[in-house]
Order: sequence, then C-alpha cells, then structure tokens
Amino acid sequence: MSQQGVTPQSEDFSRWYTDIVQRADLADYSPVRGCMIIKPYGYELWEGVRDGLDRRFKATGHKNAYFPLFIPESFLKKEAEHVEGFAPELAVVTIGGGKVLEEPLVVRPTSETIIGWAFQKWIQSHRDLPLLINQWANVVRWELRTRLFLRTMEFLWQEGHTAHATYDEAQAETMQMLGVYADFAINDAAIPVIQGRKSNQERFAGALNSFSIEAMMRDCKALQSGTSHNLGQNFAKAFEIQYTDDNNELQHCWTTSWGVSTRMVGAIVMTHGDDKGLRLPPRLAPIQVVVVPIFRQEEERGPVMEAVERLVPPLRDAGIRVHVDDRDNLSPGFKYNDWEMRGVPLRLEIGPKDVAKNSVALARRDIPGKEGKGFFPQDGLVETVRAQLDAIQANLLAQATEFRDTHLHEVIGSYDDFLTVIQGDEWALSWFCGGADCEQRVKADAQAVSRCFPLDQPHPGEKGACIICGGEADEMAYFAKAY
RNA sequence: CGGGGUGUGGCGCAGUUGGCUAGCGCGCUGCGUUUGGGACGCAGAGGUCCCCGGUUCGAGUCCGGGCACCCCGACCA
Repeated sequence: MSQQGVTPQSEDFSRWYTDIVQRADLADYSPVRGCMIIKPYGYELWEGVRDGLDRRFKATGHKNAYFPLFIPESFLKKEAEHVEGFAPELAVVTIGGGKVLEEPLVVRPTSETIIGWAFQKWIQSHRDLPLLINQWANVVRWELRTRLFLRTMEFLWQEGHTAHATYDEAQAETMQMLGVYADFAINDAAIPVIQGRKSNQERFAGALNSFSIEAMMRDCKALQSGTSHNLGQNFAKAFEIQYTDDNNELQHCWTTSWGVSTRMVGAIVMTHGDDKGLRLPPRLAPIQVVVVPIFRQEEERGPVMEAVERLVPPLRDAGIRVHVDDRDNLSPGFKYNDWEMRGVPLRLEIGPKDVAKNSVALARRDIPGKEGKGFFPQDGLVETVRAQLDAIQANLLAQATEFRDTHLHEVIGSYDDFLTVIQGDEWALSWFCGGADCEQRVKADAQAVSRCFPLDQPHPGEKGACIICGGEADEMAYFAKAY
C-alpha cells in the first residue's frame, strides 16, 4: 500500500523515481544485489508493453521461439567485437551437478550467438529467407551500478533476430522494427521518442549500424528505450549462416537484431510521473478506471453498490479495464490518493447524490484538482469513459512532447554555447562529424554523449561544421546526459 | 570499482556522546463510530537492534572485520 508523499521531483529526481517505483507497487529490491522483484502491478504494466509489441511483431510477420538460457562460452568468442563488448559483464556457470564443466556456460547477455548457431542449421536456400524470429526472455549482464527497471543485472526483454538475403533487406528490416518501436512508444506509451542512428562509439558490439529510439525524461536526461541493429554479415560469417542463391551460389546471410526491455517501464514512469505518483497512459494502464463507491450511512450503501453493479459490467463488456475499490476500512479521500499514486488514468466516484441524480463523477489523473473532475450522466457512460480515456492518452503525449520540445535546442557554431546547453541538462542538436575524439571530448567536458543522428534531419542535404572540432559534418546529432 | 551516506517491529525514525527492563509515529489485528480529497476512539499483536568476532560483570551503544542498500563518478538495454 502506498504511504503519504514521495520526494518531489524538483528536490531529488533520483529519489523521486526510487520512491515512486516502490510506493506504486511496481517493484521491490531483491536479496540478490542488482536484481529486482517485479510486483504484480508492475508486471501487469510490463504485460501491456509486451502485448503491444508482440501484436506489432506478429503483424509484421515475425514468429516467437525460445532459445536456451545457457550459451557455450566458445560461442561468444566467435565474433571479435561482440566478445570484447560483452566480456566484462558476463555471468559464467563453471560448475553443474557438483562437477566442474568441461566448457563453461555463459548466462545469455543477448542471444545473437546461439540464435546464429540455430539459423545456420535452419537456413539452406534463399527460399528459407527471410527468417523472422523473436523471443521473449530474461538476460543477465553483470552491471556495477543498478537501478530498478533502468538497469538491473537480470532483465526481461524481447530480442528479434532475422536473416535476409541482401543488405538492403536487412537494412529495411532494421528500419521497419525501429519504426515499430517508435509507433508503440508514441501511440501506446505516449512517449514522444526520437528515432536515430547511433554514433560508431555508441553502436552495439558486433553491429554494422545501430539505431535507437531516444526519450527525454522529466529530468531532461535521455533514455535509450529501444534499439535496432543491422548486423551486416558479421554474425553470419562467425556462425556460417549461409544460403544458396538462385544462381546456385553460396552466400552469407545478412542479419538483424532488435530489442526492448523492462527499461520501457522506467521510461513510462519518468516521462509521465508527477509528485503525486505515476501517470499511466490509458492504453497500457493495468487499471484504466477505478470506481470509488461513497456512502455515509449503512442505508446508503445498498443503493450505491447497486448502481456500481449496474454500471460496471457494460464498461467491462466494452473492453475497459475497471477496478472497483470496495475496501470498507478506508475513506474515499485516502483511496483517491492511493490510486493517483498508482497512476490510474480515470477515477469514477459514485455516491448518494449521484444515485439521486443518475450521474457519476469522473476525475482525470492528468488534470489535477477540480478542473479535472466533472459530473456526467450515467446514460452513455461507456462512450463518455472511452472519450475521456482517449483524451487522457492524447494529453499525456501532448504534455510530454511539449516538455521535450522546450528542452531541445539547435546549437550551431559555438562549442561554448553547446556546452552550456548540455551542462544545463538540456539537449543540443548540432552538426557532428561522428569522430571518436570529438565524442570523448564532450564526455570529458560535459559528462554527456551523442544520443543519435536523428532520421529526421533539420537541414537535409546540407553540410555543416562539427560543433566540436569544426571539421566537415554531414549530419546533426543530439547530445545529452543519459541514463 | 573509487568517493560519500545509511543499516533498530511491515514503513519512517529516535536512542549511540554518558554500557544494564528498546521507544515514537504510521501501518497491522479486533470491536465500535465514520466515509464526496489522506477519519476517530478503545483494546491488542509484532524486534536475532545487518552479520561475524573481540573488549566487558554487562554491548543497539565501544573496537576489528565483513555484508547489503542508497547517492555521486568510471562502464552499460
């Protein structure tokens, strides 16, 4: 149960986040360092993310499968850049059944290698392509510094893995799935993400190119909320994923991988939450409408509950997720605060006056106080509630978009101006040559990194001077402090 | 893995200077009165004081060593 108050965002955003994740019953710490217990309410939210993505994966022709948790250590070593990237954060099993294993087993940090091994077996001909696979799984990375949902040693995610006949097809798949992520983030999670390409420094270990959706949190820090990689032929060559083309010649496949994790839950919390608690987008909210019955004397109870029992089933039949809070030991005021902490988009109050007037009170989570509360006739309630939920969904996206846009600044020419922006915890959009030295310098000077070269370039076709070194730059990139 | 902080009923804390029956608020259980923005009364339950070792007649308190978590950095979905 939630307690009174959380640390205000303005006072300490980090504490606000950890307070709220626990008070809203999303997750708890575990006895194992860096791991978390996802509580039922948090898991329901994750299920919403999962279902929204899974639906889209299937609509784009992907099939789910499952690959083992344990990967032979030698597999990780087959792709040079990949092993270098992941070696420091591997958990390795060396003993099984009381005996030292002949070959240690790595607990998967990601599954490119073992899926590569399987693809090699499955693919012979161009007729087997494209192969479009996704898996929902847990992975383990030995992180030094962890935070609930944002970075834990074990996390849940999906990882898509596909194989194609050509570079172009693999690139098209990479971009398609980035688009799927953006569509989910914007339309379901109400997070106005920016799609872009990662710099070489920020690229996935073993990829030709990495793309991401980047979101701005309420403290203006950037959160990479999903990634899509064109792996080129790197893994195909390491695992001999080959097919015979229509000229009967042996070719290496072109593969992709893409993932979204439980970090998305953290993104939802930090994009929409306020000092009263979570604010969940209706499309993902485990509870869309909470009903709070109100009665003073015992003789009022009957008529009120009767109205509740009459009004709720049509809402449920309409597919609206409704919860009736009939706890009789708590006052209505307490319940209001309690459900606000949990981010329920819409509260439906019904008391003796409503029974008399054939009305209900609806209070919107996204508009605080009296302005967000109104009385509506019981007739046509399903349509009223639907309209309200749609309005809340749209408003959360609008608020987040406005917030983001007021903290984004195009900076051209002056490196000092550029530093001022990112050191002031805002995002700078500037010409960037993409060089490792430049990236390193920004990191040293401002503790910030490049987030991406946005697909949507503000000055397409033009060139500019890199904000850092002054050299020629073909594209502009976002720079920001990041999680 | 560096720097800082914190570990005492479920949660938040006091008690440590000055050694001996461990306390407060919230929550929890029961009963009654309440209920349109965090209700109240009465009666209860609940604690290896993070762990191990040491000093002492006696340790929540002093000493040594661990561990965990939080915050700030270096590395990362």
